[in-house]
Amino acid sequence: MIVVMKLPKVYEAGQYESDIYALWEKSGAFTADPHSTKEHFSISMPPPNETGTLHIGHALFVTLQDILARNARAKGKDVLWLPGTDHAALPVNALIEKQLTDEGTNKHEIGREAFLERTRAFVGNSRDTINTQIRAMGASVDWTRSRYTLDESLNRTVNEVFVKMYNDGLIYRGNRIVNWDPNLETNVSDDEVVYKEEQGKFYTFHYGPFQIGTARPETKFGDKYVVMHPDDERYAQYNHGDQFQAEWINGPVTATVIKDESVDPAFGTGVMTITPWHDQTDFDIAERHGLDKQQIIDFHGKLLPIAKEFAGMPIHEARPKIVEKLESKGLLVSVDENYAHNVALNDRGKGVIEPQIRLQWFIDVNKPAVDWKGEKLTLKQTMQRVITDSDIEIIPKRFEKVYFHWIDNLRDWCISRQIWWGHRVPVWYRTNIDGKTETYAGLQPPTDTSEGWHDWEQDPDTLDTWFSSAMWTWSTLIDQNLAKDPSLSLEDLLEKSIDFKTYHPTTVLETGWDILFFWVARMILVTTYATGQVPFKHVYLHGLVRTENGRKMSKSSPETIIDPMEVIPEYGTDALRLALIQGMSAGNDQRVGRTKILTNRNFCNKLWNIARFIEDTIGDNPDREGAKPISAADHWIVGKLDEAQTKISNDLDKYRFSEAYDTLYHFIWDDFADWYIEASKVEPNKPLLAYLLESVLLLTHPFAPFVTETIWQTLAWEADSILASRELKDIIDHDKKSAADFTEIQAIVSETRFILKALKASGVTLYYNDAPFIWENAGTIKRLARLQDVTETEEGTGVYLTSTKHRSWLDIDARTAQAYLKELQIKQGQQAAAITQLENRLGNENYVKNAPREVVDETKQQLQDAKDLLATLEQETQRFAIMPTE
RNA sequence: GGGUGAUUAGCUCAGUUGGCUAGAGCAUCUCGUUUACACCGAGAGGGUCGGGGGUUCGAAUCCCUCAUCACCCACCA
Repeated sequence: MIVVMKLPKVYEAGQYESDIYALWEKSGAFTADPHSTKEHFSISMPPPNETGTLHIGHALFVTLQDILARNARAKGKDVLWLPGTDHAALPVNALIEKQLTDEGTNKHEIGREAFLERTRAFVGNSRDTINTQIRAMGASVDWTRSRYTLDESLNRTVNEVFVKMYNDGLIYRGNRIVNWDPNLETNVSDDEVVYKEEQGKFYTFHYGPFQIGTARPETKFGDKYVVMHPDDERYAQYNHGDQFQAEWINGPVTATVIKDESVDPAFGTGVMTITPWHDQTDFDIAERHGLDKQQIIDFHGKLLPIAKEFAGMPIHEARPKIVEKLESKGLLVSVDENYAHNVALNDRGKGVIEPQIRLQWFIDVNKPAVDWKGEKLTLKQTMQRVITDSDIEIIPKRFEKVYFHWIDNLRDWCISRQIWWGHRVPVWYRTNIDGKTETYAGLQPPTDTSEGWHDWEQDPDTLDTWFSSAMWTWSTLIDQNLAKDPSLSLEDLLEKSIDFKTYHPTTVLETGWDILFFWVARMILVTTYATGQVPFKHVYLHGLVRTENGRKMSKSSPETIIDPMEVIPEYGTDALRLALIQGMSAGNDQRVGRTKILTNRNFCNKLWNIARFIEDTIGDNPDREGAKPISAADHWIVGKLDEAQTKISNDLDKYRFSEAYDTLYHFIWDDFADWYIEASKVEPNKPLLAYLLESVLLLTHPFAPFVTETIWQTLAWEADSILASRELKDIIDHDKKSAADFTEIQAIVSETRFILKALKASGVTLYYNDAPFIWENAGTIKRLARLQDVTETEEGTGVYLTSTKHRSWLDIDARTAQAYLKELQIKQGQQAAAITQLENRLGNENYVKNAPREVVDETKQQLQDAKDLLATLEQETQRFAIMPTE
């Protein structure tokens, strides 16, 4: 193992990290124990794409979750942090299809089985990469429970839930408008559509007696309805259902007038024609009035025979030609060249979305079918109730509003996809010779073979990845062996799986706000329905990591990307982790650059050198028994440790990562290193130093696991001891009054340093008279203030300290000291101003009457202190005035 | 069109239910190699908390309003 006899001067993270991780993994420190009597704590790691590589966003979530997990262990809990990977249906499918295209073939030619075979081989090769990289981040996950979204047990779960929903009438098959991507030849959910603003042309055409506007003339072949608002005065003469003849692209058509309130009279001419097959709004209008729907564009994005001479053309090619034809027929009224409109794109692959009507599987979000707290609720209502009832708390709270808004706009969820990579829809069909069709939903096809019926065939579609991801918190906890037993129901599986019983609901879900809808909301939807439990009690949403200039890191400009795998060897994982949480707050984006990582690398090095110093001071095999504070500094630092440990614990309980780290940082650097270690050089309290180092390592471990564990292993104070599986140490007894003495020493030291600095004096002696406190602490004061000496004497001249009541002065000659008069006067002015302010406050009788007593008492004390200080300052100034200037 | 967030030191940001003379890191300036660390130490300067109004004994914090920036949702033929 890591045996470094003497700690080198600089901490070189790269030398230790992989060994340290191997040590942890081998020790079983991260393996959860459902039989433990300890309190259980569980997190599901959002599964990264199996073909992905670690980026800064992964680094952030690993860091946050790892801090929570390690902190929970340090506080004596049994922790399950479950890792896994996602099959990432759409991107992987698209990638394989692209490979096939490049090879001059396609998925239909090679067939479904060969396609899946090939895909499995491909993902099998790349899955290890991401897991290795997650290890590099120090993730204390339970690898023995690692899951993959296409695991057999997870597939079983997905199918069970589908069938349950089908039987409850929550899943139905219907012809609806979907977001069709002609490139990938699949539909995608509403949330996967992104809009890009483009400058286009807006055409106005004559259409019978009307003028109609459109940005998409190529969809207009089948238009035979004109729609207007019922209250539009301009068209009052036309009645709903009136018919008229109009000359159109390919000759005359008979059109019908439809009155519908969805039309905005202020837009264009207030009249439009509709294309129900290729537009959601038009589809809705057609549904309301029972109108015909006709497909104009095929599923490859080309025009159908209805377009006559334009048939077979891709839309971008057909559009100008159609306009030309209409113009030649005298039907073109005008063209607006500067029409800004939004183009719908598939978020994955950026293919242009063409709305199409297709027969798809949907989840009905408005049907009361969920048993929740004794009520029958719809999926939508359940999703709302778990938040309003505080079964789930979203951090930061403002996202609850965003969440509710999303639910208000939520339509039925289309869960079928026309790709092959994924969980296949567990539905079978068969037809008979009369063309009748039967449908069956189940894990296996029915075995009966009736006369006159063809064999059962499975639906070719697969399920939306998010449908399976939605079960992630609990499908991963189902016993994999039990899941092989077909005689068990879903309820049985849950009831008999000890991990599910122990670790669900999970304690917290930590993820980015950008997948609140995709994932978080859908986990709530599916999990409450299927298990009767919420998936997690808390949701912590982090922000995006941006570049130092505040821009989004993007693949198109690689120079803006901070690649964790590049940073780690250079600065260490801990430095990256600390940089990611410093100044980060929930739900807000943050900027991270090299300087921030560098700063935190320095912090790790600081910790390293603290350990070096302590090891040098107390020796290789130190006496660690009976550590107790003796000096004022000892009491003070134990008190500070106590404060820091308590505050960090409270902050982490509330997911205030940044504040917890800030407290830790300043405790270690300012209090422990700059004050305590310096003070301890006078007379080291060896057992206490050992205790403090151990406590500090344990306290820091969740934030910076590698450097702390490396130090601990190098110290080798205990055989086979691993920091990662140890609990925080109890704070030993300490005395507040002694601790206060040290703050008095700090005041004396600080003032002395300030004076010496201001006067550029060195080699100065501090004299005191009738001041036993200074006598007792002379050594410490001398060392910390870098004085020549601290000596008792008769009254003398020099610069008197004003920050302490213990009578003492610096032996500085009058002429040099004269320069300090200015500083004294400034201080005097400040105190006078403070006194005025405090007196005004206390003079306000409403303040004294209304403010809490402790606040008022505090103010009184402040006033008294300020007055005392001012008196001292005045006395000093006075003395300076009469001091001979030589 | 609807909504959310941000605006605090030169830069990047904290600031929990209103309550110390508003904080940190980086940067700047001065001094310093003192046997843990120059990936260091000591000290300093720097903010009317975006503008305006209100509530309150008291506001960076709560309310109203305006401005600028960012983002989310919906999507218009």
